[in-house]
Amino acid sequence: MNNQDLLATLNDEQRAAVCSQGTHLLVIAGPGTGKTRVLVSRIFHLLNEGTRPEGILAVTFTNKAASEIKERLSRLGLDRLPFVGTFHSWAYSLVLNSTKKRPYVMGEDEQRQLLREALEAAGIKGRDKGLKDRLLLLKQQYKPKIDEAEGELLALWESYHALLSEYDVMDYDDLIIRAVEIVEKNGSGYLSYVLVDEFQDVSQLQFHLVRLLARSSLITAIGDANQAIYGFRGASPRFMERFRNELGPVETVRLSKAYRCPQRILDAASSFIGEDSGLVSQKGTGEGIVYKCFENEEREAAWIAGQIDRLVGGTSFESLNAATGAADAQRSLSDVCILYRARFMSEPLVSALLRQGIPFHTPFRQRRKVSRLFFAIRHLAALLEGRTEDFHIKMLGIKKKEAVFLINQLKEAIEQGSLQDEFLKQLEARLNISVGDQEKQKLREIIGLLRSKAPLSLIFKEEQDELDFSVEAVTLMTLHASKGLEFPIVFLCGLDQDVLPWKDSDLDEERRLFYVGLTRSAEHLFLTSSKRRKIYGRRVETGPSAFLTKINDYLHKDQQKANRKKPSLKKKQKSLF
DNA sequence: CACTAGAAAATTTTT
DNA sequence: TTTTCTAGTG
Repeated sequence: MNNQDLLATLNDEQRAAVCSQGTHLLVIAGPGTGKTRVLVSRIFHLLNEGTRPEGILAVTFTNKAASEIKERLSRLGLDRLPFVGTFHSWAYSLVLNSTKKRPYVMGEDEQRQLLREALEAAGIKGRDKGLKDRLLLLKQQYKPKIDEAEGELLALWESYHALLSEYDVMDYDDLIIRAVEIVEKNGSGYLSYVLVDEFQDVSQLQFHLVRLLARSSLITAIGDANQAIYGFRGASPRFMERFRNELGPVETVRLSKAYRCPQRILDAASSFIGEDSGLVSQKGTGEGIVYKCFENEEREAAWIAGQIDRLVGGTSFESLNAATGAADAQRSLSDVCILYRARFMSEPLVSALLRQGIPFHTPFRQRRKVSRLFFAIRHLAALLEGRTEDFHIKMLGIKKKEAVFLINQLKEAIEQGSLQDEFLKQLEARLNISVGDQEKQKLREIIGLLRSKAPLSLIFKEEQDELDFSVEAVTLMTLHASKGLEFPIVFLCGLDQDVLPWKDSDLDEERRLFYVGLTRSAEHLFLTSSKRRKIYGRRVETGPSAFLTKINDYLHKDQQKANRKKPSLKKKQKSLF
């Protein structure tokens, strides 16, 4: 594809964003306005206008987003791509270039373990009352004012960092901190353009890094402050404003044509957020938003399952007959998504779907079941690389003597390029695990890779638990996980008091979370709540969320209740709002 | 050191 | 309700 053809496929605003030059650029991209499209097209355009790939950096927050961009770029027929990756992977490559020794970046569980140790070293006993979380949040600051932190947090900070340097390991945030240092020292003159996706998700530390890069590169920030839902990990919608105010001249382009949601949903969503988003749907008015409240979460789930069954034309024998009256076009199960605030809420849904015989899948954050075997091999390999011993032996949870023994066996296996039964036996015995056939096969591959001296980070790259949307199944996920996705049919359930604005959470962020949920729907949107709900084994009187009142005008209440004409019930319902 | 009973807490998530 | 952590035994 050539550049002119590509530009011709964009709308005016998108084209303005893609072609912007001479200043920093802020693209405000509401739901379904073609954010990724603009990002990809702009990179393509810049390359076509003569910028070399090395002069462009595109950063995202997830590897998934990065691969999507890369894929779309290659589909446009580019042979040399610029660096497209996460903040962290870019930072890692910077660090790698500036040191002799390969840094060891801890995984989540390793960091947890180290924090535990740090707590102990700091003499903090008993429950940690969220100290760890506060430390992690503090670390999202550029040069955090730790002296002002109260005693325990300060003590934990110091003992944690003492351990990091003692063990010669880094955490993910250290990568960004090191990147800041490197850019401060060497500048980034080689970069002409830096594009940042999902800018509303940057932490203060990342914002600072971008600000540094802005000294010698033109920055393109794309995002939507209304979809900032990661405050608990240091992000803030404020950084969108600050980008505009603090980086010198910034051109702002607001994308207003929305290709996903029908107008009614956009109106409900923007009126809820209390902002005239100016989003214009390209899909017409759309159907009404259906809302229904239930007695308890089980009835709620059963109703949802029933609706899905009806919409997809019936999957069970019973509904096959009943389905003749279905008004809607036949739907596929993969068109349907059920969203909820917290994972525990999927339980009644799962039961109801099973009962109804409706297949479903969840992007279940695989409880980090990194098998103990590969975890161990990774640490043994690190030791074999000659890294500081203490950390890795500690992580292995075995005696040094045993570790040395296993290292030698691993060394031998690598040299011979084969997996000896004896080594397996020893691994099983000393690590107290059993190794299945599949793991054995994978272990052989790993040994082969280790032999080839490929970088450790590549060998032990954790597999992502991607959701396969081609599967004929309903998708169940949290509101957070749904950001960036869209489905023709969306059920947003559990809109209860203290559940959707989650109790004691930042109200504004909860609002944005609701906004995200509403705007996932490309056609039909169903909202449900419950009067009672089981939360952690406790029956709680919840009732409809106050959020629902704010979009009351846009709701199409389920007619069953209206037909029965029970004024008392109606009144009661109303008074709840 | 490994095990267990009992208490306390429990969103949301990426690298 | 279920998980997770601590303090206390054997």
